[in-house]
Amino acid sequence: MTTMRAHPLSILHGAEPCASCGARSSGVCAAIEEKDLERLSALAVPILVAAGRTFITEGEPAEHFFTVTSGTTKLFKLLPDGRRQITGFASRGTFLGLAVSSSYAFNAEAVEHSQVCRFSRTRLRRLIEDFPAMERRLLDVASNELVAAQEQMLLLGRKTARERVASFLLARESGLAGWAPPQAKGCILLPMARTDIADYLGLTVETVSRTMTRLRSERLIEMRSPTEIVLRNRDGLEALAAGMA
Amino acid sequence: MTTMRAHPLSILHGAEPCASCGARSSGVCAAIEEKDLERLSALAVPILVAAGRTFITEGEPAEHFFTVTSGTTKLFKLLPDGRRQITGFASRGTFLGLAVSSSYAFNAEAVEHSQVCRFSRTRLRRLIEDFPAMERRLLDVASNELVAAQEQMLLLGRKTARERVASFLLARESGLAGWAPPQAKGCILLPMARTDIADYLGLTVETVSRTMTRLRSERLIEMRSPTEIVLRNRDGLEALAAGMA
DNA sequence: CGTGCTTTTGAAAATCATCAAGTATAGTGG
DNA sequence: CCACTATACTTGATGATTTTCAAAAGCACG
Repeated sequence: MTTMRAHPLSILHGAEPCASCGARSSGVCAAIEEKDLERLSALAVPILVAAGRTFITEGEPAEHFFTVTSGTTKLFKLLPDGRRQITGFASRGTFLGLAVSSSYAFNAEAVEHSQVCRFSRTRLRRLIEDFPAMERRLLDVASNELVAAQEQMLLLGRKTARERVASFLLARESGLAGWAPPQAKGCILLPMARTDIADYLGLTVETVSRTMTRLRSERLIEMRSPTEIVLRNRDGLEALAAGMA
Repeated sequence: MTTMRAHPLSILHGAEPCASCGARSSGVCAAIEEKDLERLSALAVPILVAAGRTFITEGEPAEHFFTVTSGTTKLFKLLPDGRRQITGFASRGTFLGLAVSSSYAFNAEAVEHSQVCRFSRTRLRRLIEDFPAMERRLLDVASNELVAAQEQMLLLGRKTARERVASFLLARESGLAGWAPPQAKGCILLPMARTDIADYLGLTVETVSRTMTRLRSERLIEMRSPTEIVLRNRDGLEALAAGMA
């Protein structure tokens, strides 16, 4: 069980983190205008998180907000016996820590070496009061996540293993849409392990593996490597994901 | 498949809906102070929704927000072949319609005769601009729902049938906590049908029924009627729901 | 007092999980 | 640089929880 204390691997020393931030234009920070960027920068603490490191632990006092500026992280909840449900993957531009209560309701761990920006909850709240646009932005973020969560509930509650995997692959592709690395269209990278995919889809590793093998044998996908997937028959996958197969 | 058009059964004619509203103190409307209540009232359109009536349809233009002021409603998503996932039950005080996009991402239907308040999206937005407290309140609502959604993902992805039913019953009880009808502590009412419970827990009706029968035979619960349940062994249920059984 | 719906119960079937082992991949140290 | 070890992924056989199919029992309503 991964219940290690959350603590940063290292803290970057940079003068103006926000201005040059890769996530500047996406996410919540986009609500801040150029001229006010300095105030935001003053609050932001850039942190490098090594792969596998937990940086938010369920139940601990929620003292910070985070935004992911590079890499991939996973958010998850645990049952006492170790069963795990990954509730989402967060990559560049994603805002974390919207929990209302005084303690976090989930864990967050880096899938690969990632960079996150840490904000003191109390100090950011003060900043938010000065920038109503940011609060609206936060509401948008929360609303979007709510919609995604409902979609995921449909997947977990009612879709078959094949449908889940197909949905996942398609979501991965469209998720990359905006700022994807220079790759052939239809080719996606899966930074997370099969176990993570399984825990995200409510399946076992074996079922995920078998299902992907089957999708490959049906020419719906191609597997260049375990982490590099090509969507070969997008229409077929979409029909599957929508539950029409 | 319940894909009937959303339309109100009838519109109540009352002078000051908000002041006398049962949900006044809970939910989003609590953000409005006494003196500004009139402005809110002017926007609120109270609507009676008959049991089984759909009042929000997925994909339709999201022109309104709603708050449930009495009764119980269910929110759900559908797959083309009719599979259904209920993402939540909304009763007194619950705010609906947080979808960001221009169209609803879910359906809402009354479980029992219910009253809801309808607000024009655009007009309410203007009101919100004048009352920052309301926006903060909306963010709180969204955050809370997000936490609940993550908990439900854990349930749907990783819990067994018994654990799901136990979790559901406990959530029902604590949900009623504040404004429960004058009932013996530990006794809960289930206004929704077994099918609804099944579609909420990602199970079939038969499994829900069997599971409840088993919980009864194990003296964890008592069933006065299909809709009236007594939690007989709360500790046992909580251990079960937490996955420790 | 039927008629229709909801709930419950039973038996068979199926999907997915578990257990087990083999293969591939990556990282490590000699 | 290569062998070695650890980890991740894949594949196979078996099994169990849950679904599906089927029907009886309970209730509500006309």
